[in-house]
Parts: sequence; C-alpha cells; structure tokens
Amino acid sequence: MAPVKRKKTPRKSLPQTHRSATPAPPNPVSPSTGLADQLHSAAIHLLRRLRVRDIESGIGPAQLSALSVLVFGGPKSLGELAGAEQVRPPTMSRIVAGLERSGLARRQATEDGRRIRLEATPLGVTLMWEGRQRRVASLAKALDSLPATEQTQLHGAVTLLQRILLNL
Amino acid sequence: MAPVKRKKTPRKSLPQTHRSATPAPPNPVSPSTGLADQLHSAAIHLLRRLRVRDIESGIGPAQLSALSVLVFGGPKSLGELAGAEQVRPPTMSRIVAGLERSGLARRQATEDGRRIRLEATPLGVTLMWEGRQRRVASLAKALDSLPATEQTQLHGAVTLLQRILLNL
DNA sequence: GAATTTAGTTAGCTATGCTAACTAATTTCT
DNA sequence: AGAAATTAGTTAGCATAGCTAACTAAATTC
Repeated sequence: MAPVKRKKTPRKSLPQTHRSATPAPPNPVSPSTGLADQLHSAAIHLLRRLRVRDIESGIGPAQLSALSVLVFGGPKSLGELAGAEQVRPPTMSRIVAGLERSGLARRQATEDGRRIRLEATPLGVTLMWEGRQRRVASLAKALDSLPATEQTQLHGAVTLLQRILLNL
Repeated sequence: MAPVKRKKTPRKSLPQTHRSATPAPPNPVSPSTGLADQLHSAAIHLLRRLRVRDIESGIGPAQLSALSVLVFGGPKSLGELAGAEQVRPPTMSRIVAGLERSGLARRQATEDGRRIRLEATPLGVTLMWEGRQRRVASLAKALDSLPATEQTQLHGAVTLLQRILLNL
C-alpha cells in the first residue's frame, strides 16, 4: 500500500513559494497603494505578535479591549462603550456581562434610569496595567536597542500616523 | 415616577473623561514603553478602520486572512496554513471548509496521503484582490494627499518597522 | 509486520459578532 | 395629564472562530 518510501517527512511535496509572491495587480491603483499595503501588513503582523501575550490574561480579546477603554478612557455607558469598540449594543452587553462575572468591571445606576454607568474595578485596572506592560514589553525592548535616530524617526512617524487616523 | 424633567438626552450623567487619561503607570518601565504603546494603539486603530471594509466581502475575517495567505503566499498544506495564521489545526480545518464551501479555495491530494494541498481558486484570487484594494483604498487616498516629505518619512518608518518585526 | 509518529478531522465547549424582538424609562406631543 | 414616540439595554437565536481531547488514516521506525 506504500510502494514509495521516503525519509522523515521531507516536506517536499509542496512548492513552498513562501515569499510575498504578489501575482501582479489586476488593475491600476492609487500611487500610495503600495505604502498603504505595507502599512496594513505591518500593523497586522505587529498585532499578531503582541496579541499572543494577551492569552495569559485569561480573558478574551473583546473583553480585554473593552476593559482597556474603561481603564484608560474612564467610565462609559454601554452605548458609548459599544461605539468606542465599534460593536453593536447586544454584543457589548454580553462582553460587559463577562467582565462583571470576572469582577473586572461594575455597573452603576445613573439618574437616567435607562442608562448604566460602567467602570473598571481596581482588579480590572490592575489586570489591565499588567497586561499592557506584558503585551508591549517585547516591543519596547526591541525599540530600546535601536539607535536614537531611529527611535526619533519612528516616533515622528507614529505621530504622523495618529494624525492620519483622525480623518480616515 | 419621573419628578425630574430634562431635555433631549443631554448625556450629562457621565463624566466623559474621553482622553488618554493614563492614570499613571503603577511601576517603572522600559524607556521605550511609551513609544511601543503608541505604536500598538496606532496599529489597533488603523486595522479597526480598515477592517470595516472587509465586511463587504461577505466572508469572515479568519477566512479572509487564510485566503490571503494562499493567494499571496502560494499553495500550502493545512498545517502550514494553520502555522502561518497562528491557529490550531482543527480551527484551520473548519476555516478551510468554509472557503471550499464558498468556492474560494480547493484541496488536492498529495503523494503523502496524510497531507493535503490547499490553493486559492481563481474566484478566490479575484475576491482577494478586490478586497485588498477596497480595504486599503481609503488609507491610500489619505496618504496621497500628504506632502512628499511625509510620505518619505512614513515609508522609512514602515521599512524600519518591518525590520523590527523580523526579530520580535 | 508491529509500534510510533504525523496530518487532518470530528465533537463539544467558549467567546464574539450580528439582527430581530422585547422591556423599561424618558421625552414629546396633544 | 396621558398617549405616542424615542432611546437604552437585554434576550433569543444564529454564524464564525478559537480551543482541547479524542479519533482515523497514512507513513515511518524498529
């Protein structure tokens, strides 16, 4: 049943074209498309690396992100939080339920009986700071070892990027 | 039951501390942590904006991302694809099932009967290119309107960032 | 040719996303 | 004041996506 014998999984069957073998754009594009693409790709890869660390926090990505808004942006209503996270109210409702269950956020009544005020608990604040540090630690370390000129260059670019993001 | 009357949802109950009200780091950190944080945040916000466009493609984010690996990186086995996407084999198995169901990818047998060869179909390639363009279009447009010096600056930073990502 | 290793799949759980439909509170309109 | 409309959140139900554990089948090793 196995006439062909081969050594320890030589992985030879697949062509392994593993490089950005961009097959050629099928139509003409804006001049900055290449840069936009690279920026997009870099952002994806950056987050992919950093997100690995978040698994250690023990809560899911949506809960972690929502918590960070509460911790770094202050108390919010559910609708505001949903807006900030670009998620529908029912989704945020469930995310918040999870945060409450874990004791990371709490809800309080407001004068307006329809609305609720959500805020991070001390436990939530602590977890967020630790997670943030853990997440960014490897990147910060890499940046530390760059020459000052490159750090400056990167800083300028980030500032520029933030400005671009404002009116995107 | 409502003695206090107020006008059209004046949104006055919540403090609205909506600025990066960083509450003060609870412990000393690496000097580049601030820059790393900003980079992280910028990447998150960038992707959040761009990803909105992907909804139009009609397939989920995981399928879209896996398809992009097949389109831009060439055929892969399931395990390789799972590795590239940093996802477990069972997860990728289901993602691929979805891509096949939509006719965007197909599987082929290899000499090694255990492994499969996955590749994008022409339909998948087309969809990917269109999606990529749609996704990046708004960003490219924003970049186009920047002065040349800033475009150069950004390009240099992206190149630098790519280098950093290699050994992160 | 038996035992082990490797590649994928299946089953079953959780988390996240959505829309539709509901409840409750508030505001608006007579 | 009281009915109607609007607004904020929740509940129900569906799909995608992530995981581990356990299984099947093929290939390699002993």
